[in-house]
Amino acid sequence: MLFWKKGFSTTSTRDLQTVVDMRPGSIYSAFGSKEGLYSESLKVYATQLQLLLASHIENSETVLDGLHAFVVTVLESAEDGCEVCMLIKASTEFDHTQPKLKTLTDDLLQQFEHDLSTLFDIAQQRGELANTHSPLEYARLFQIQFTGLRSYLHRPMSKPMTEQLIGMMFTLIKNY
Amino acid sequence: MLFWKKGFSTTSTRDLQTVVDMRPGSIYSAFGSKEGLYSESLKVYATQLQLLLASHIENSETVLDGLHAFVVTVLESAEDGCEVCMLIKASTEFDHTQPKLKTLTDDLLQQFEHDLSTLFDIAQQRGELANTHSPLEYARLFQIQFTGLRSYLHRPMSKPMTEQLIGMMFTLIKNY
DNA sequence: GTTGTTTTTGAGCAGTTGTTCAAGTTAAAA
DNA sequence: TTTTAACTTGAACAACTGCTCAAAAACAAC
Repeated sequence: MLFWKKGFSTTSTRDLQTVVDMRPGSIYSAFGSKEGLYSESLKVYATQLQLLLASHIENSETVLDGLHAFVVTVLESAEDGCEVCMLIKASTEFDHTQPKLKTLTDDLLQQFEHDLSTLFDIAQQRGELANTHSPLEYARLFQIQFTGLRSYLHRPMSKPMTEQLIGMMFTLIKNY
Repeated sequence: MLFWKKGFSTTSTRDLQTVVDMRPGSIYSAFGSKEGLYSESLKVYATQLQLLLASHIENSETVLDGLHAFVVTVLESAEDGCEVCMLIKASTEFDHTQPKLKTLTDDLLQQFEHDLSTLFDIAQQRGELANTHSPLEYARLFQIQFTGLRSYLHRPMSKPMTEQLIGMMFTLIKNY
């Protein structure tokens, strides 16, 4: 999606018109505003991320394997301009001057953190992970690693390091 | 700086005029273009970050203490909208369609990574850190933690966790 | 086939964008 | 004081922004 690549305010309605193949009137009767269209995109993005994670968890023996596979998939399928999570991009773009979009972004991020927390809770119950820290703390650790990693892989010539850095990420989590 | 808060393309030249108190003609004769003014800002930012790091290293017993103090200072002095590093923001904003700014950003990030690498080399020589990984790998680890952490602290209600998360970051580095 | 309803179209508006440039101001040299 | 060079000003431009709305097209019910 174009909003993912370029963000909200640097994407023009003209660009959107061509990419969704609709004329202004249709867009505005369907979404109300550029903001409405963006909101919908962001929600769809968050849902798909959630589903992708869930499917990887289901198809894996352990929770940690599922998370690992999820991270690999996300990083490998990163198209140009979409290396960074759309939610993270959104959270750096919006402040109190755009309260609707800021609140929505914060809510979706919170939701994702909650999902992660649930997963780490299960992982602990299954004995995959130590009980030294709470599931929420593991969720925070995961997000910080994931965000930092994706940002780092945005640099030129960094692609070949992907595998090694993912390995590092999960070593850190397991030893935490 | 305004460019730090809002980024390059969402900052208008009118806003810049008021903030630097110059009229268009003066700005364009001094910097050539909006791009030129941004380039200069980014270079100044990178230099100041470099100096801040160097001063914290000098005033600390160990390299790791210096890095710790540096991180604390940066995170505590983060004004509204400036929670994320300007270099990181820049690296997510520019792509091959803005080659000048992209190249500049990549170069400055590379420079910072090199400085970090040098510091971790010294830390290893002093026996502060294990030799299990190369200085460059430690530098990468540091950047990923730092970037992820700053992004996470952008969320609402996260400020009280700052200290704990910095602690986590340096525990991870020391155990790596 | 005719009527009524919904959807789509694209020209156009009012405001903003980055940038230019002739005219005006200031400062230095002679 | 006069001449020359350098800098500053702000009006103006062309392109672009998010968005509206009357007219046209498509669809539905009878």
